[in-house]
Amino acid sequence: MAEQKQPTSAAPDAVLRALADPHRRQILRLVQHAELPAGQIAASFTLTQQAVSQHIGVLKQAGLLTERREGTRRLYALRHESLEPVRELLSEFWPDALSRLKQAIETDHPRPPKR
Amino acid sequence: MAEQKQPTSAAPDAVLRALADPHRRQILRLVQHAELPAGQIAASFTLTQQAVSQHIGVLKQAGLLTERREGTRRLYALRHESLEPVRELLSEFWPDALSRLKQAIETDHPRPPKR
DNA sequence: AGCTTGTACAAGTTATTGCTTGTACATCCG
DNA sequence: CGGATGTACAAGCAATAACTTGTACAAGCT
Repeated sequence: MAEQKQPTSAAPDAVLRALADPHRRQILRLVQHAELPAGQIAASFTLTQQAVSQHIGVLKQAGLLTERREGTRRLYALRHESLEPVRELLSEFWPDALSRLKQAIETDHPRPPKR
Repeated sequence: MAEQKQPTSAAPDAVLRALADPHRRQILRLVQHAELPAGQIAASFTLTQQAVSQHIGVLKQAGLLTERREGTRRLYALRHESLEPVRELLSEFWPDALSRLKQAIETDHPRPPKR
């Protein structure tokens, strides 16, 4: 019964804390559709390159980002599955939202018909 | 153009930060279906009453709790609508069917590509 | 009126966060 | 090779968070 090494969706804490910062959410917006090198991400902010690098570190550690090295650059992208804990949280506290989300999201898991 | 007084769903920051704590999530679980007095909430934790009161304060300020006074007690309950910002966040980043479809369409009709 | 109960407010402490500046590396390029 | 570029690591600092203990205060009970 060892823990699975893959950080599939560990503690919601890290994810939620990571998301609770506007800068970091902005980073996620930037990389949600395509990979971007750290420098280009940093260029979007008035923060220093290092500060942005630290934010990236937080996001990465929360499992929200994938990192790929290409030459001297590091390319980051949103790791969508890592939002699973948030979805779970939401569906735990907002059953209405569960229904809504199911309609929108869970196309692959058609629940047994109402009756 | 005054602000609307109702704290419908202010900054996602406060909500997310409030949610990023296990104790506070536990509180929300306790009051998600029925009102509970502060003391009864506090009784569920090893923390001091004051610590729990402070957590309640954070949740309340984030708009996640309603408070109702009854005699000497204060009854709290989850304010479900306040999770709206989280839902928005999720739908912004979650690659649900709709987004995928949209992405696919955009990919098939590429807007100004790389160059 | 006093005692007891339910709860918040206040101040102090320690750990954590978000930032800054400074520096160390790799990798590419001439 | 040596310099420029892209990026992370390191240390320091001020602000904030999560507690603790102590206290105030409003409501109810006898």
